[in-house]
Amino acid sequence: MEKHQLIIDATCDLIAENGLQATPISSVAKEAGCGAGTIYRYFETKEELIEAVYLSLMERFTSACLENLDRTASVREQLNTIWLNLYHYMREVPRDALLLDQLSVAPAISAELQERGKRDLKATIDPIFTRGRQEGLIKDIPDDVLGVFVYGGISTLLRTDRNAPCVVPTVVTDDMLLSICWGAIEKRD
Amino acid sequence: MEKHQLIIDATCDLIAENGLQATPISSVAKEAGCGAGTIYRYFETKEELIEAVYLSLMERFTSACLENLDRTASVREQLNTIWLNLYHYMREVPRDALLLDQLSVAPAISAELQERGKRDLKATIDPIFTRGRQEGLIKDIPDDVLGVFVYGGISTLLRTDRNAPCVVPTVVTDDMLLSICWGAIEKRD
DNA sequence: AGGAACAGAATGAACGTTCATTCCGTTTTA
DNA sequence: TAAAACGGAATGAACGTTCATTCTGTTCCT
Repeated sequence: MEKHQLIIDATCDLIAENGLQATPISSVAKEAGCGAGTIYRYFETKEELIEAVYLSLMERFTSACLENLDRTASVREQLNTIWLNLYHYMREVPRDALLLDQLSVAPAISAELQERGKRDLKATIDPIFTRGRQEGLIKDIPDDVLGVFVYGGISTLLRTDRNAPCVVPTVVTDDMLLSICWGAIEKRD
Repeated sequence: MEKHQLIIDATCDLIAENGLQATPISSVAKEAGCGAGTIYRYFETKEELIEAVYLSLMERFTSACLENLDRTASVREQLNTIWLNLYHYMREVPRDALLLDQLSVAPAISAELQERGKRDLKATIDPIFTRGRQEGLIKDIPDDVLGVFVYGGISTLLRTDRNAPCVVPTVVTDDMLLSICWGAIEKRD
């Protein structure tokens, strides 16, 4: 594998396991099986490495959420697919969920970078919301608000469960989750 | 004011503004108007200071959420009060919202400390949920799941808005917020 | 005077980064 | 073809900086 990617992967693993502050370059080098200096052949600074890690994370995240998305299906089916993809991905790949928690408060991740990381996902989801609004399915509240609320609910749910494992993994079925998510955004008649 | 509290306050301000990693003891000392050594008269280590900061934050947070709570009112009214208190507090005191973001991924904050920080709030909210469930108002999904989902939605909404101010402050009315929150947990007939 | 509280300089460990050197595959030369 | 020369990737010890913590002399209070 490319050394460039090898270094990114090692950094992902270490940050997810130990946190950003407990991940010095020296340990990344050891995990990646190279010398510390080598890392600086691929990334000018540690900050730049962290940025690359973030973008690689958001790529995986985005493609996981959009997996098997049928863009000709109904709004309801499309959102179901995306939300369940999100839920399953964060449950099955806790490494990436932990990584996201760490990086979203890292000073190396600027607002612009965050925007770049989310762009592709937003570009797909926004039109679905817009259509749902037109079809009278969704509350008269901005898409961003509803989308972010649901995302925040799901991710916080899983984060809480990681910190104090108890309820979620066995108890919350896919149907329950969707009922919560839809309840939040659905227009009541 | 007590020097002890002065140091905690200074630390709150600096972590909220600059992040935990960019808040050395030396800057806390300067902000608190004392020498670095003095801080160690009150806190054995920096970690212990961070823990004290976290507990003071959760105290403010808890009492803000429970402000004006009428424990004889209906389930709906009580949850409305709590959720709006939460929403308004995080909007009006972004310092504490930022602080919470920083500390919730800090290695100094153990799972046990987190539990302690949330205990009082949970002790009040759980019975309300239980009653709501008995009254058939709330979905047959564990209280924790619903409560955390709503909390995560609100806090993520406001975090997103802080990063890229756009929609929330002017557009999301109290009524809208409650409609989203209740939709998420409410049992449909 | 005596002891507690305080300030800030001193200390040593840990970190990001640099750089002189080594290593290794390719090209050139004879 | 064999050996010499080359180039750049890789290395890890060393450097300078930053930080948490400790130490030491001073101030304040009683």
